[in-house]
Formats: sequence, structure tokens, C-alpha cells
Amino acid sequence: MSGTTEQRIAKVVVELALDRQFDYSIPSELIGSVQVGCKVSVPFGRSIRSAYVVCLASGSERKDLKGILSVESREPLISPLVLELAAWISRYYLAPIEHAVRAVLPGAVRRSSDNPAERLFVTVTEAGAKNGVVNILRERSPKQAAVLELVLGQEGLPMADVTRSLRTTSATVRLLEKKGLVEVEQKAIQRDPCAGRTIVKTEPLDLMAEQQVALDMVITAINAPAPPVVLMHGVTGSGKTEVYLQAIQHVLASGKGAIVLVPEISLTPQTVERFHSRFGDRIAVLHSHLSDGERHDEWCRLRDGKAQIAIGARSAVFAPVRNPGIIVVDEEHDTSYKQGESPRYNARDVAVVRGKLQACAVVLGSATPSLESFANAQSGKYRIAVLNHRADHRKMPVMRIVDMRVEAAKEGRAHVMSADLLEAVRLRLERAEQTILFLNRRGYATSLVCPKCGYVAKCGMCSVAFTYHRHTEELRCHICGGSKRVPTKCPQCSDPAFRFSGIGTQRVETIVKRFFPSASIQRMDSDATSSRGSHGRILNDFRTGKIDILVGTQMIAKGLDFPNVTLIGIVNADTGLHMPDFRAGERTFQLITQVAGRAGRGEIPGEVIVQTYTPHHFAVQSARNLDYIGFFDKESEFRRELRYPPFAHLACVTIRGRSDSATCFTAKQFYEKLRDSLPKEVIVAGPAPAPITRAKGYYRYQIMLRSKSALTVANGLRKAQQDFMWPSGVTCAMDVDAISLL
DNA sequence: CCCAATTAATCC
DNA sequence: GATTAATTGGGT
Repeated sequence: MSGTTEQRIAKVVVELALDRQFDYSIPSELIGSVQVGCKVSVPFGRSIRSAYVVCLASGSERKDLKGILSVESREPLISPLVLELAAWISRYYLAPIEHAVRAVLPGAVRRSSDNPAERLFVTVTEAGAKNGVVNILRERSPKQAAVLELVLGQEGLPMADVTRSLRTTSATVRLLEKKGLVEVEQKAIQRDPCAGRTIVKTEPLDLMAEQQVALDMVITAINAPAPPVVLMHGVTGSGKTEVYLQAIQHVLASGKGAIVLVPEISLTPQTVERFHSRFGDRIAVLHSHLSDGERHDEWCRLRDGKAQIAIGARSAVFAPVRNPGIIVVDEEHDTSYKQGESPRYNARDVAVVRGKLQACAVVLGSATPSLESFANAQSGKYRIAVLNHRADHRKMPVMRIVDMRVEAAKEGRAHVMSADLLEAVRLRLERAEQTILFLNRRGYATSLVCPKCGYVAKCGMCSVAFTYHRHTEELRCHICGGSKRVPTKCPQCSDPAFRFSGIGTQRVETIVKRFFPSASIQRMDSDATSSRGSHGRILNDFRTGKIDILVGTQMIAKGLDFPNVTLIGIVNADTGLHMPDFRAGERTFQLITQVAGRAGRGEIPGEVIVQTYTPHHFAVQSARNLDYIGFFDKESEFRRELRYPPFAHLACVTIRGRSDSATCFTAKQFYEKLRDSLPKEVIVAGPAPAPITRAKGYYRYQIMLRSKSALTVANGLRKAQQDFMWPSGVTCAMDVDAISLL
């Protein structure tokens, strides 16, 4: 037996957002069953609450301890390792430990703990199964007949499913039960997210030389005593997934498990299918479209070792996989790995930390790696595997850049669709091929662009596009807070027709409809796919050829594979560039590259038309030339000079309040405080009004910190916040390694 | 002087 | 985060 000293104290975190731990004594009858990671019930204040045991101790600073009431989970819900991850997240990202603990456990698991949910199930009785019963019933009670018909031959259908699909209520079913034709009983639900889907097993594919080299490198990493991180830089269509699959196979063969992270948006049935057909039910899927119960089941299958591979979005990095041998982060550059609320962790970075803690290999894959990861590869911190060729030997699509300034000059005003793009679309319609029109419609604040020469108003100090504020008629930089009057004409070419505001997907849809009235056009953005299932329906219609032209946002940029798409039009490649964000160039490069990767996945080579007002911009040029290294080098220049990531860590402090003046004042005070408590090496910029200065009735100001060491910033922030008196009504949020500065 | 509405302080 | 005690403030 281990633990000879009496561990009668449990340090506990309650299910509230207090950034503290509490000590409780363990009553003698519970010694042994209270373990680290267990969910327990404790008296808190004058109520009873759930809490998680964070560690056991033999003593406490306090004398008057209350006792733990009961243990709610027989087995620990959080492994010591995941708990360690939570603690790291809390420290590094300045989040309350409760927030970190909450992030680490799916809500469904937290709520239901041990007892599996029970639901009602409907089964036919012998009497009901008799021939002709349905027909007799149909006369007077058609609804009941329908229910009986549905249930016939099925082994216990969930009540909810029956009532939903037949648009009726349980009363109907209960009447049938009274007649003795069906039986309704409560059973523990045995859910299967992939129910009704037949899995066709696939075998490992033959690898190309580059893929083999990459796989060997990953396998070497897996077998190393201190496995390194491998960055897999592979062009779109280079077969990264097949390498993941075979690496995982290798890991499974040695009795270990695997975690695969994919961006939420590409966690479509197609992606999951790919893994399923190789590994069958050894896969557990964790994503947001599962019901609570389903997620709980999948989570338990992993914890109990019934499944060895977890595939899921961001939070799957905490999956209770036993003894993982590999963690794959696909599309590692994807911003959805960063959580937008506390704890603001980045799953890609957490994966690297988990890899280190568990001595498990981490593979980061992307066609457009983040500068952070690529810099790590260059410095030798990560290993790198390069896949420069498409796995199917197909050509990369031909990319053409259309200079929209020329178009604007022809017509005297800015155009949405260039003549070249329209002609290309017409050609596809004629040949019954499909087109995707992509529009980067992010953004609320407009920037100033000259349609004639492509000039973009920028802040000289911060190398970031100015944001145009309509109400005050001024240009503002949200990094340093500087502002400037709107020029009446273009400073570069003196053209007075200067203003340019963004266009949305709806507008493109209408315009294209006007040009091609007989074509079938579908829009796909967050507005068009708000209802459940519409996302999949649109994609399916597109796949089966019911749609000729798909107009969409980011949503269609990732991971989709449509062989009949031979044309991709990027309607406005600039919009990303003009965002008030130092990552604007990186985003634009990634977007063009990723979107272009959707073209020419079938027999016919694809064409990509990129419309832009800034054809000379290196982000556009490097994307066109498929030159990642070129982009990386050029982008690195200014990042190094201004000490932006990857040459420094960046933290963003947002101060929020109902009163503009009080918030602004507090922000300035907090800035002074920060300046004092941080070493000179740390750049403290601001405070500046946030790009969305006023949101939901709150005024927001932000302070940006940049430093070589993330920990220096985190510690400084913690210290500054501790003895800073926040006036009532003003709050602050910290974002370490912020991605979005909005 | 009372009651409702804010605000500040606890929670092992 | 929730609950409660303390404080304010408006109306009589």
C-alpha cells in the first residue's frame, strides 16, 4: 500500500468561479474513496455543492474544517496528469483554477458523473406484432398506427425519437401501451453517435516517398524516450491524413492510444468517417454536435479503455485517453484552437505541454503553419517534415491574380466581380462544372482603401491598418491609440474617390444571380447555416451537383473535397489585409492558400482567380507562388522589428465598463501599474480603445504587452492585478498569447 | 423611519 | 457564482 502518512485533508475546487482552493477534512469512512480527481459533495457556506479534489494533504493551515459529505464519482474523473494540465493553464493563461478544471471536464461528464442517464424506450409486444393489427388501428387511431408501424421490428426505439419523427406526443404511445400493443420502459441509454452507419473498412494506402519520410520521422519521434514535436508542413492534398492514420496504427500496435485534434469546422462526418473506416470502434468522437449523453458515453469509453483514439475539436486535448503515444493537431494554425473565453487556452500549445508531461509525440500538421510553429521548427525546437507534392500526383491549381484597380478604372467605380471572374464562371456553367466563390467577410470596422492605387491607411507606429470610425470621422490605431483625421483624398495618388467599405456574401449572391439567372446558386455562411443540419444539407446538395455556384465564407475554406469544383473565385482577397491586426498578412496568406487547395481535386485541373486591390502585396504574391518560405521570411522581418510573435509573446488586457470616462481612466491607471510592475524588457502599449469600442453597452479599452517570456508577462499581470483596486463596474480580462485583438 | 435596491464580503 | 450582511438612498 502506498501513502503511509494519514492524508485526511482534501484540497478542493468548488464548481464556482472562485480562484481559490478550499480544505476539507475526510471523514474516516471515506478515506480511500476520496481520491485526487474525484467529484465530491461538500457543505459550502450554507448550501451543499459539488467540488473536485485537487490534492490530498496531511494538514491544513486552518483548524475549523468542515468534512466532505460524500463521493459522487467512484473513480477519479480527472487524472493527475490532466489536473496538472489544468494547473498549468491556470498559471499560464491567468485563469481561475475552477475555469481550468471546468475546461478540462466536459459539462456532460461533470453533471452526470457516474449514473448513466436513463430514458424511455418503446418496444412492440407480442400482441402488437400480430399481422393486421396496424390496419385495424388505422381506422380510428391513425397516429397510433403510425407509431406501431415505426416501432415494429425495431428493438427498443427511444420515445423521444418516436414522437419527434411522427410529430406526436407520448400520450399517443401511452394509449398504445394501455392497449397492450407496445411496452414503454426506462433503460440506461446505449448511445452510438455513428448508429445506422455502416463502416467500410479501409486499409493503409501506399505512401509516396515524401509521406514515407514523414511517417518515419513521426515513428522515430514516437519511440524516442523524450519524444519531440514534429511539424508536418504539407501542401493541401499532400496526404497528411494518411500519415496520421499510419502513425496512429503504429501507436496502437504498441498498446498506446492517440488524440487527434481538428478544427471544429472541419469536424464533419467526412473527417470522422475517414478515421472510423480505418479504426472502427476504437475511435471516440468528441464534438459539440453530440448530445450531452453521447458525449458522456464517448468520454467514458476512453476512460475505461474501450476506445483508444479520441478525435475532436479543441477540448479533446483533455480526452482521458490512457497512455497516449501520439497527439495530432491537424491544421495547427487554425484560430479555433484558441478558446475565446476564460480559460483562454490554445489547444495546440496545451497539446505540446501534454506531450511533454506524458512523454508522448506531438504532430502539428498544416499547409500554412503558424509563424510560431514554423519558427520553432527553424530554431530546432521542433522537427520538421515537408510534403511538397500532392499525394494523387495531381497538379496544384493554376492561380491567377486580377488587379481590381484596373477593373475600377474601367468602370469608374469599384466592382464586386471582375470581367475575368464572370467569364470564368460562365465557362464552368457551360461545362457543367462547379464554382466556389469565396468571400472573407469578417469585420465590422471598415478600413480606408483607395480603389485606384490600392493605398491603405496605416498607423506608422504599429504597422497596422487604421480603423475608420464613421461617427467621429477619424482614423484610429487600436494598438497605440493614436488617431488622425480622415484625408479628403488619397495621400498616394490624390484620388478623391477614396472610401471603400466591405461587401458581404449576400451582396455577391445577388450580383451573381443577376448575371446568371438560370444557375443554381447557394450561399453558405453563418446566417445561411444557422438551423441544425443545414450545413450538411448544403454540402450534400453541392456534392451531388444540385448547386452550380456556392458562395461562402471561411466555412468552405477548410478540408472539403469536391472533385467537380474546377474554379475558385476569391472575391476580395484584401479584406483580411485591412484588418487592424498585425496578423492580417498571415491570415490572408493562409486563406488564399487554403481556399485554393479546394480546387482541382478531381480529374480536371483547377483554376483559382484571386481578386485584389493590392496585387503587389507579398502575402498575395507568396500565396500565388505557393511560396511559404518566402512569405515566412518577409513576414518575419516586420514581426522581428516590432517584436510581435513569434519573436515575443503577446498578452492583451481588455478593460471593460459601462461608463466611458471611468473605464478610460481606470485603463490608464492600470497601465501605469503594469509599467511599474513589469521589467523594462516588456513592451506595454496603450491603453487604446478596442476595435469594437462599445459592445453590449460596455466601453472597452485595451493594453497590449509584448515580451520574450510569456511567464514574465503572466507573473507581472498577476502581481499588478492583485493589489490594484478595480473600481466597481469596471472589469478586466486577460488574454495571454492572444490571437484576436478584437 | 422603513423598505427596496446596491454593494461588499464570505465561503474551508 | 451564490448567498447574505452592510450600506445607501429615496420616499414618507
